[in-house]
Amino acid sequence: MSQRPTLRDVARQSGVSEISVSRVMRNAPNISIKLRARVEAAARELGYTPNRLAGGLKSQTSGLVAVVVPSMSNNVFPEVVDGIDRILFLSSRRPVLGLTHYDSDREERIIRDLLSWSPSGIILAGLEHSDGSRRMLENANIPVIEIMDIDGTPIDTAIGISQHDAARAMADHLVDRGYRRIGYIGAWGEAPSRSLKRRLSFEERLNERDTPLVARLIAPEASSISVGRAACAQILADSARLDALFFANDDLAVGGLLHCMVSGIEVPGQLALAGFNGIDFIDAMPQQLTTIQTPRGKMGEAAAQALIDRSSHEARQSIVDLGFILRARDTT
Amino acid sequence: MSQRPTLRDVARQSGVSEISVSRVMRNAPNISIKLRARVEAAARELGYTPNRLAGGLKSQTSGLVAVVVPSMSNNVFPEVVDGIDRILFLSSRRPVLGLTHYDSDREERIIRDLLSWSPSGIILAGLEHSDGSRRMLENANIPVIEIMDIDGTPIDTAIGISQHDAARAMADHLVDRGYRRIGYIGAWGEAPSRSLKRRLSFEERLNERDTPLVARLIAPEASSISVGRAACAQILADSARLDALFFANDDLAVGGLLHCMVSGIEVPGQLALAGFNGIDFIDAMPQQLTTIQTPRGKMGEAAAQALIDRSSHEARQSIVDLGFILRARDTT
DNA sequence: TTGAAAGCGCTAACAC
DNA sequence: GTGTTAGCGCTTTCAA
Repeated sequence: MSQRPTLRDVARQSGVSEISVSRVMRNAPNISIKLRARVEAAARELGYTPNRLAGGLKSQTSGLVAVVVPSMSNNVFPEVVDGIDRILFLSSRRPVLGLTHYDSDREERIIRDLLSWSPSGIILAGLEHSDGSRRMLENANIPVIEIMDIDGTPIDTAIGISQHDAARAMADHLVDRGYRRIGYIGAWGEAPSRSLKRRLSFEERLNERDTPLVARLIAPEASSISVGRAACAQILADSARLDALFFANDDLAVGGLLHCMVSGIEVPGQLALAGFNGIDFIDAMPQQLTTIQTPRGKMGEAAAQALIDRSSHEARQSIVDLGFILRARDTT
Repeated sequence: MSQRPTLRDVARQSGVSEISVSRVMRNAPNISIKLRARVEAAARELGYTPNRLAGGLKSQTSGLVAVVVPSMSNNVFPEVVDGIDRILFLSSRRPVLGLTHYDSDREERIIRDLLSWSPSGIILAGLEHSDGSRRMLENANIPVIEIMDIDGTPIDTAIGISQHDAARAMADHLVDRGYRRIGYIGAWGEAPSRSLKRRLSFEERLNERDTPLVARLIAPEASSISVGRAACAQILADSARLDALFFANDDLAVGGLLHCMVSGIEVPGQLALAGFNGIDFIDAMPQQLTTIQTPRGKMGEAAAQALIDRSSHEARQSIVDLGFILRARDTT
């Protein structure tokens, strides 16, 4: 089996210099049609594909985009990654993945690791990072796009929604609907900083509205429908007479809804339920869950696009609020 | 802001040659403890991180692992990717992602693209690829791990389950339970070749058992709970007196279950339901769905491990059957 | 156990 | 519009 052909092979084959081949392959300007045709023919004939490692080494930018998110076994980040990929695909950039599992030491190690491939930019979830991580990102001299959350100071660009505003909107919604004995259910031990932020803003707003939170249950396990179902059963057993429950996400909330269905608790008559995220499958439930719709795919797309734009222009420190929608439906 | 330090800087700082630093960084054998200590101190002081582009260019292997899957907005591939990442993390390899959206032209383009970064190996879903894709993979001279499906001829190594056996097992299960008027519901227009394979094997087995399929509905849209719910309603309206339904996946099946709950159809008394995959959230439903449990995380882990092992050893053409479990539960 | 030389495949910078 | 030169940062020989 022959070696993979190089620029040099194409140059020989087509009788031009290597740099000319390089220019054709990169669609550089000022190339005669004739030369382009000749080179392209030779490249096709040899089955040439550029070596991006070599190109990246020389040009200091690899076309790889580091993507650092907590996890894939979760309904939100896969959609974000889908969005990122959709945009990167258009410019032959590719995402390199790193999963932190909500562990900031691991995040730091992953960032260091990913930077060693000289990525053209990095997209990461959240605004909270270890000092070491921040330092690396600031010194990396590439676009740094922080996604999901915009309540804070981005290293470079933040794209997402205000978790703070979203939580307050839900608090207002529940109080406006007349609920007075409101509880909250979370999971993961609140490792995802965004869910913690949401709960605090939610409680804060409830206080402002003179309707303080009545009960709170943060499950230690990873968030899931089953966990939501069990947590809902438990919080109702512990603290009687709740009239509404806000869940850290839709998975938990669907669990709550199932608990109510099975236990004959009337929703929202006896108990109102609200989730967060607006994942697809809640639409299929017998009752339409009230939730906050977040633009996950769009966050990915916008992040990738910002990264690409940033590579040429030179803006800094921008914050892009993609907004959320409170979908008030059957369960409140 | 200073430039990123290079091997040369570390070499100067510690008063040794570049190659010695290189050896220390890579944990090469035959390094004196003293030299190692000196180099490591200098590297730490300078905040040195290797440039993997340069290393990869020279050594012809980048430490990147190409991962080519259909989609992330789906319950199965994110778990596979999670598994891959878990293993790759241990050896500082990183996955570079490409999403095909079940389009083999796009897959070919993505494979070409990813190969241009000289990945250390490639993991891709399924055994069906375009001729161009196969040729590239055969010539790439790196480990090629095909996952999910093992019914066919792998390019190099296949790791997954027999879709054929799984479908037959479900057919047997339904017939053994006494169901005689069995229907099938799919989605995506059966673009995922695996679901097509499953249906064919399912029908084949039903014929062998003298219980041919009574009705079949393949929705054109992407698979989801809502689609399953609608499809279930429709197939029951079209073809009266079905007593069991096998769905291409759990999402669809849960949709079916919801339809039955809402329409007052007794499960499994009036209609039995079975899914495929064994995704987490079916455990939270009021009735436990009968399904085929597939080892998705394990497939990812095994694929990554095989890729790493293959990089040193030299086996070829192996097939690893990870097996499935038929979980017969409440709905059949 | 350590080092010197050469070069992986490409592109930036500068000619012409 | 095209070519020459140099070198990105590392690792693979090969030698000591």
